[in-house]
Amino acid sequence: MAEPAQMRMTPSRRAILTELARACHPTADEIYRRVRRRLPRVSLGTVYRNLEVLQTSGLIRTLLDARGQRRYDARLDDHCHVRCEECGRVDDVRVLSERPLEESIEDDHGYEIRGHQLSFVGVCPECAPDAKGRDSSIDAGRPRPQRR
Amino acid sequence: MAEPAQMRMTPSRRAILTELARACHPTADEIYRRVRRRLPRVSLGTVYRNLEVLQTSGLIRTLLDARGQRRYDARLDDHCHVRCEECGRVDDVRVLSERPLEESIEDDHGYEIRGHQLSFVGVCPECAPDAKGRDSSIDAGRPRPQRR
DNA sequence: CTATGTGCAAAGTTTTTGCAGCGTG
DNA sequence: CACGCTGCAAAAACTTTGCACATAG
Repeated sequence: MAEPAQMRMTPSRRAILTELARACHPTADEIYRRVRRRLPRVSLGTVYRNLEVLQTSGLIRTLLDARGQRRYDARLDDHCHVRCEECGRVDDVRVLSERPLEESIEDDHGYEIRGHQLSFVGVCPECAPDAKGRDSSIDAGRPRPQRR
Repeated sequence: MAEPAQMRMTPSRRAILTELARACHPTADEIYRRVRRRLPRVSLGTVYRNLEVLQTSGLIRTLLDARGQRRYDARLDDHCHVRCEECGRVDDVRVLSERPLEESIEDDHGYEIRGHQLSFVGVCPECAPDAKGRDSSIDAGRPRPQRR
């Protein structure tokens, strides 16, 4: 169940990676539907398992849309997002600006900005002691062991 | 189903608000368990419905922990969070510092910081046209109509 | 060959809803 | 006493898993 020592490049894996690069922050289900157009026998379970492996390997990142649904991102560099509260869509945002950030986002992306959120992700003192050897990944994160 | 014209202050509502102020970013289920200690007949559905009403009324905010689970926040002013990837806990963070942010968070809160995320929340151009008359609320957000 | 990956289907977790009765203002 | 709230139970939405078979390296 832990990440495999060696990751094989299978057809479904490749297809998922491809769609991930093509679509903009797709959900697991969006990837599933797209991948199935070429490989009709792929299952949703496989998509989820692959997304987990890919994230653990540091090849992709997980993020959360405004509703809490997971979305996946092929971009690995640090960058910001705008999340639509109505449809769940997530766009990348340029943070190079001389004007107030909110204002320039409204101009550049047409979003009506209602707020923002800056979160740091890490491990709290109580969970930290046993530095479990992970290190990559950011954002939303790793699969839930069990939801508590 | 839209927000009621008038919000009544019922015992469960009051209890939820109390626990919300007492606990630190509780999940719906945590609130539920706490409220039940005093009002054993309260149902989870009621908790969710109340949290929604309270958020819509601008009395509380919704946020997402590192796993995507919703948590609720009684603080209404803008502030930052640290989210533990292991246990899901969310703490408030002070952003007044002369040192690099990450570093000062590690010192002040004992977290091992693995990354951060800055997201803007709003309404995308495609959903915007019909400004649906909402305006309060920020962060994670409003109830999902249907998840798509 | 063998460890890793897969389809399928069932189960899990969190959140939403319908309904009939209850209670606040 | 009307409209909002509630408990209860069923359903929905998303994600995880067990298992037997398939396959990359």
